[in-house]
Amino acid sequence: MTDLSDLKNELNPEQYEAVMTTEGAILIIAGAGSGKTRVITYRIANMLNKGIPQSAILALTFTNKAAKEMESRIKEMTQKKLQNLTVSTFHAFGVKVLRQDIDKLGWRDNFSIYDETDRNSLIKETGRELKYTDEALDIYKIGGLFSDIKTGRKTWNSENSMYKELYEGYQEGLKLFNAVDFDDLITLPIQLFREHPDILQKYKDRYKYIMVDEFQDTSHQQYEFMRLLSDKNVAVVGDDDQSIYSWRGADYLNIVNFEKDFPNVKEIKLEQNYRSTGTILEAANGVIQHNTNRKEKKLWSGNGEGKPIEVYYPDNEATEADFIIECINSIALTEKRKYSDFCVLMRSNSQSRPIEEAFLSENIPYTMSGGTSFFQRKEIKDIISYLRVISNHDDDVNLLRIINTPRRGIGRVTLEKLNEIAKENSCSLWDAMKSNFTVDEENAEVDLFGEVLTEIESDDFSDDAMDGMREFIEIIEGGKNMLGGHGLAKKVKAFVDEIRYYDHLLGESPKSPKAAQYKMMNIESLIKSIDVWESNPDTTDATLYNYLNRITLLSRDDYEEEDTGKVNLMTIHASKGLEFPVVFIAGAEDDIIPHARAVEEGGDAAVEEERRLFYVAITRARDKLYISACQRRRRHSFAQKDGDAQGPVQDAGNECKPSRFLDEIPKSLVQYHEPAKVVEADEAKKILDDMIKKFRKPIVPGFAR
DNA sequence: CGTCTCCAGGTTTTT
DNA sequence: CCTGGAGACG
Repeated sequence: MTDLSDLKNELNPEQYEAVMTTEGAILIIAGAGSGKTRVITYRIANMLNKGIPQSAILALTFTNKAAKEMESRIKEMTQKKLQNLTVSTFHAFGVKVLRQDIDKLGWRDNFSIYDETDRNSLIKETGRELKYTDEALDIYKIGGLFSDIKTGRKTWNSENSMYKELYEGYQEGLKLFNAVDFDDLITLPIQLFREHPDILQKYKDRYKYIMVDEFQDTSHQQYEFMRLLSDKNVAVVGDDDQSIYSWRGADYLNIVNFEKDFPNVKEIKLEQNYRSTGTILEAANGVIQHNTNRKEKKLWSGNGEGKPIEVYYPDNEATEADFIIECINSIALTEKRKYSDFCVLMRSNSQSRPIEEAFLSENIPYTMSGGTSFFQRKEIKDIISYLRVISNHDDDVNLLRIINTPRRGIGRVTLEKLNEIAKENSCSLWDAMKSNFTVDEENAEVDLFGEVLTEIESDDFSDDAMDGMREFIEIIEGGKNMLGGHGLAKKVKAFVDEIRYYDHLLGESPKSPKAAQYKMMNIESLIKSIDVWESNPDTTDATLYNYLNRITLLSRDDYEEEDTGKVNLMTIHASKGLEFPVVFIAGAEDDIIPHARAVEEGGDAAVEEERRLFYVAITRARDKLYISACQRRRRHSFAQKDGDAQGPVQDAGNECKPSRFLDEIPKSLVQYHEPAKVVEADEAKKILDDMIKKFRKPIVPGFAR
């Protein structure tokens, strides 16, 4: 265990105070790079050292990444097993609470958690039933509205009341299917605590010390959740300048509320930056100063001035990618840096493609964190849907996804009929389906994939449909039996074989078996992740339920093994809390950052948030920062395979302007990368290539390339 | 009644 | 490229 006796020398006075103040309410305003993680880690270590039991501590974070990071740092520092320490995201903690007591609210404990996609299909389905016309159904917008309603950000008014019925239908659907959505993971525990003070008390008795990281990103609901749980020892850590989730309900004014709700708050400001060079910090300050509504802070650095910030205006996104790679390669060589010292930041995931392609073609190892979540991939969702239906038969949304995947003769008409039955009886599709069969209970135990279902005579369904339904029921019930107990990974693998999913994939894309293989590979890595999870000694109860509960809240970062030696590629949002020696901000163009859509919808407030994003991006860098802004960019750059230009020239993309935030960086800190140079280099290369061609031709005709 | 094929659109950030 | 939807086909 690290020696804590020397804390005073290891920490600056403010940090020291934050670490030592374990009792009462404390608000730590931690500027970027001010050693926040260090303080949190030391603080918890200190608490454990003082004899506060692990089980009394609850640390809530916003992302899984942060939770994991915090836990591993504490582990490393204390060298203790942390079996009883709770470090968790708000959502994951909500799941934990619900798993215990959701029955009090009318759900069963094998509830499914619906992600956005699931939610949207439920809305769509409900809308169809309620006969909303297609034009009125902008699912994307409605999904957002429902979330706002549920979390109290919006109320019904004349403008949106037309969706009220749909909302109610949606809610009924959730309950009927024994499912909850992401928002429910916070709102339902709150409801539970309100309606059952005894349950709340149980938690209050246990968690005497609560800590919330990234406090500026908590929503009202999350704040309320925390407030209910907390007794008197509450530490919140945050930085209003890094609040970048207001679009999801985050409100840094919670900081103000906190001071109101908890008397005698001790406020500590950490303003010394240990991370970045003076240049980088000054640039960051220059940018963030333009925001009007912020707590005044004066971040300062004892580090040297460092190297200038390099700004480059490449022609297009391909040139940008080349530029990044060139820099990485040259710095890696001259400064003996590992690839993992580099990070490329983007505003949106869609920017990653050209960069990834360039990395691939140059054989530079990279990891992309975030991105379209692994669990959003179709093939993964399919398998997960099977597992979900196995664990919760009433989960209609997931059932619909797989009932005819692979094909088993259950089409639109059959489903409509089933739906009819389900509606009449207020039951799930599963029950509707089951009502066409009687089960031979005696044989059921013995022969799970055999003939245990007897059809009830029915004119409603064709023989094919009946066969399909029987097959499906048997698969699910067989799966249920098969997937109980331990050795989940192996069993899932067997199950995937059982349903012949690979054949299905091959059938889906007959022209490219490669695509099918790739998808199968993803499934293998899903299975691998199950294996990793269940063989982890920290996993106490490796059941299918627990696995499913967990994964909906994960992105793929959370199970990929630590990547060393790879360039990091991620969105700015995903980079929060991280730092890297060399950082690239790609696509620093107006309309990307600030994002056009954000500005359009949110006006000035949105610009301020985008500025904070830019600030977060800048402050990830320790030594060197590169910023690039393309002069032209293709919006959806995927087409264009064969390089030969025969198509119309408009393919060059739209013209772009450099981000307005670039102007907010003091010029004296910036060094412009000469675009001309690169053009020259290109031309030089062309000339050289021509020369080589000319030179070679006569000598070895046919071999010139 | 189910499946196959062709077509359009791609939606900012994440739990 | 990838997905989801509409409409034709058998």
